Amino acid sequence: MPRPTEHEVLAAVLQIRDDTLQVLAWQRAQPPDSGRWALPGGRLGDDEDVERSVVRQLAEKVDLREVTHVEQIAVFSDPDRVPGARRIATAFLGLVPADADPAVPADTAWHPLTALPATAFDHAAIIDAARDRLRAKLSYTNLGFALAPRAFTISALRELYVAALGHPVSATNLQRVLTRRHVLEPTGDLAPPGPAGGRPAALFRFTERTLRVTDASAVLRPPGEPDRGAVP
Amino acid sequence: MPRPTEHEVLAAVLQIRDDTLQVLAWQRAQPPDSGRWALPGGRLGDDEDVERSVVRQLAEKVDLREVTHVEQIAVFSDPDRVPGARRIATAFLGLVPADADPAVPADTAWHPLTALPATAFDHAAIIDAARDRLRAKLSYTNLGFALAPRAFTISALRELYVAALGHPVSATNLQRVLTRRHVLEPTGDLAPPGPAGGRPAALFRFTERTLRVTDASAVLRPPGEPDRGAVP
DNA sequence: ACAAAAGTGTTATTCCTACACCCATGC
DNA sequence: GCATGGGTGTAGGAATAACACTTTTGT
Repeated sequence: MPRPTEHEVLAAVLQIRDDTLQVLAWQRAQPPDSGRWALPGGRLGDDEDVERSVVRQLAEKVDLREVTHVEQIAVFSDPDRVPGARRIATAFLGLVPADADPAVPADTAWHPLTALPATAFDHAAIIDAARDRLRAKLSYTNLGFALAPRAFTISALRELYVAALGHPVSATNLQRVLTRRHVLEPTGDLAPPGPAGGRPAALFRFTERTLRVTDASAVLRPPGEPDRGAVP
Repeated sequence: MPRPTEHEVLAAVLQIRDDTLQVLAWQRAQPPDSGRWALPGGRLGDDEDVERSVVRQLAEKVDLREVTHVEQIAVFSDPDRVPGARRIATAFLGLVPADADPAVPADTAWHPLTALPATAFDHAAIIDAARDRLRAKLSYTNLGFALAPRAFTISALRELYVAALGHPVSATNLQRVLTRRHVLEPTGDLAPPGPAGGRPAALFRFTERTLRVTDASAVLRPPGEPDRGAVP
């Protein structure tokens, strides 16, 4: 007779706010882990799969139109990961563009990943896994579209990459690499200069807003094909 | 009152046999999907997480010492993915070296991915996802260690890569790329030539037998650092 | 000697980093 | 004019694909 088991979904929703990678969490008011911060999510419904479920549950915390990308990270299934009845979690990474400022419930707030408050259960491990996934995919896919506004200057994009990756990025090379791979294209418009002057910056956009692998790792690709990521 | 739900684990165990990528499956004797081929796996036990569970269940089908790598692929959770009580599956990729020939139960057999018989439930999608994961990781990690014998010639390794990737691979460049990245090293021994003669081939081994990223995608790495995959 | 298989040398290309230099605006 | 920020040109270097050539064996 198996122990009763629930299935939940949890989302580490990441956004770059104030040049820092932050995660959305809500503060638990009830035990267990009262006062600690938890990821949004909840029980899987009877008539939905985990992808639909996480989208539905996020709708209660943030405006859905602002979540530009959602993907499965992993299953967290330690029998003792939460006290009481067994609960298995499918963890997701969610991304929100830097220019969005979704209204969130009163018990909910953004926290920099570098200064996380006490987290509930195993949610810190989920956040780490989500951050690692984001960093990896920023480098070999066009996933930046999910962090950036619809239009942006190269230096704004550079700051997003620096915040997400945690290491310096050259604006010069960022622009050239991403345009060569047809990930970025100029909109034709210019951004006004700041108060101190300076040349007005050109605005760019991502050519696609769905995930695509752009750097199909050089080593073992079929012979005779260039490296560009499948240009249609 | 939520619908009762079980959690199962399923493994797409892949091996290269006869220069072809094959998957281990067993033929169902009972409905539903009687006669169709299913992936090994089963219900998650009360005192184990999904990783331990898949290892335990594989022990019933193949000798565990032969499974050199296991990793989570994704959760499959469509409410109607199997008839009857709801069942959520965590899918895994498992790999067995080409020189192993594990004893398997009578209802169990290997099948080339290119000529799969009728599969049960959504298992074909799981097999596809596992194959895609294998192909991707072969290119940017040292995952080849899990497909290859402990020692091998470069041309044997080349055939493994061809079978797994499905496109031609140059033995010359394969050797140079993998040794430059310190993924491969010579054992110092030689393999005897075949019946038709020919120069005896040097034997190589993988320097590590745990997963490591060897090509940390060039674009956005920190400045001033070479591309080698974190050589210890 | 000749065929077969393995391995090395070499060249051309592609892609990237780094850095110097030029451009456009506010004050 | 000059400070400030944006963008381009270009040289050097690293990694790889392609292919010719050499080495070592069996018959």
